[in-house]
Amino acid sequence: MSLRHAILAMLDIEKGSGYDLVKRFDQSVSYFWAAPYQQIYRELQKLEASGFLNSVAVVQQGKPDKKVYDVTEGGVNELKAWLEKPAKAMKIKEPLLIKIYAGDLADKGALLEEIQQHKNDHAETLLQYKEVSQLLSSLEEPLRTKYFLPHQTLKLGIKIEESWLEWAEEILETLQDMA
Amino acid sequence: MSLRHAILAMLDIEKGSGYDLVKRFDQSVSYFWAAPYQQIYRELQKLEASGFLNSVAVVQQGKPDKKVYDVTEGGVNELKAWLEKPAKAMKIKEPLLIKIYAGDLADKGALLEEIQQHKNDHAETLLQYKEVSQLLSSLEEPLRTKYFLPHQTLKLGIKIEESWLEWAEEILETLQDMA
DNA sequence: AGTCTATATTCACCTTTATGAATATGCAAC
DNA sequence: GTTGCATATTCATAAAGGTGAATATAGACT
Repeated sequence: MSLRHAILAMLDIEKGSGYDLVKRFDQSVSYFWAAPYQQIYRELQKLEASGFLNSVAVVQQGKPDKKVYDVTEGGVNELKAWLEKPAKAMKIKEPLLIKIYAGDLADKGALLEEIQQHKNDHAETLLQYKEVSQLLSSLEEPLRTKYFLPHQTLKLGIKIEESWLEWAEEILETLQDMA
Repeated sequence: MSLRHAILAMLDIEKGSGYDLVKRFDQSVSYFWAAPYQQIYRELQKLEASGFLNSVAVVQQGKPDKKVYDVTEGGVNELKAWLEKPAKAMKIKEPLLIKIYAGDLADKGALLEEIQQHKNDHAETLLQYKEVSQLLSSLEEPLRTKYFLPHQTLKLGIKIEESWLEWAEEILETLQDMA
């Protein structure tokens, strides 16, 4: 289970509410560890129950109340212990590739359209990552140092999205030539 | 659930036993849909129970008996129906990036070593994919056409592994410069 | 007043995945 | 002869993930 450790790492860098975390996930972590908001809230509850997080209810003006979570000493230890264990290899789940794999049974036009649609989505994601990356590059100290390592992770996301787009262009061309 | 459809697609291209499928997964599909062998055997049982696969017991000499699975007409229809539904977006789970994200709490030397270890693993995977890719390129007709689309999927795997290696080299250099 | 959007969180159910353990055949090596 | 490896398959259980539904505050727009 690594979601809990991703959450601990994020809150260790900067505390926040579940809602904050969901937004932060979207901006970078979701690339290497996507999680629906329900799962994030669920893990926050579990982490608090385990004593790895504390929460403080914060009353806001113009907005509903929120619960701000912060990592406890136990939480930091848990994270450190996890960091010492070897990480498992990357896992990718890409249903579109199953479709292409089985493409002989599919409608070619529909397949091309869907690849194009996915390509557009990836292009948008890439743009978003690049914006965040630029923002992180332009930070002043000490924030720049604080976000240095998260920034490095984002760079892999950018490279992979670029690969995806490159590949999509090639396969679209190849498939169009065949038709 | 896409594993069942990956299996249907693979068996539609060429029938085989669970053991055969496990090996074929390793060679290409595992890149975009990894599954432990137990899960593949379990899905085969479920697919047969649903009438999407037939199995024939084959007695072998010098080896244990095996069950060879083949896709039924119902299985082909199931796969075709799935192909018409829009595919979900790619999901990546990369625990190593969580470690890098949280790297301020980690031992720098151990982190560098672990990145290096992962890099070696990815390099090996890349080599394996390239070998399979070359094999697919060198096929004669009609096999070449039969495996054309699976070959396209492998190409994304190769690109992503290359991106990963490129990124690993950059981050290793950056982190070593800092130390 | 009614609808829409953003903020903010929770619960319940079901599916999928992860992992360890177990069993069996037959060849080769020591 | 038993240790190890490749082949071949099954089962059980626990953890993690996916998805729909629900609830609430409050500003903005019609």
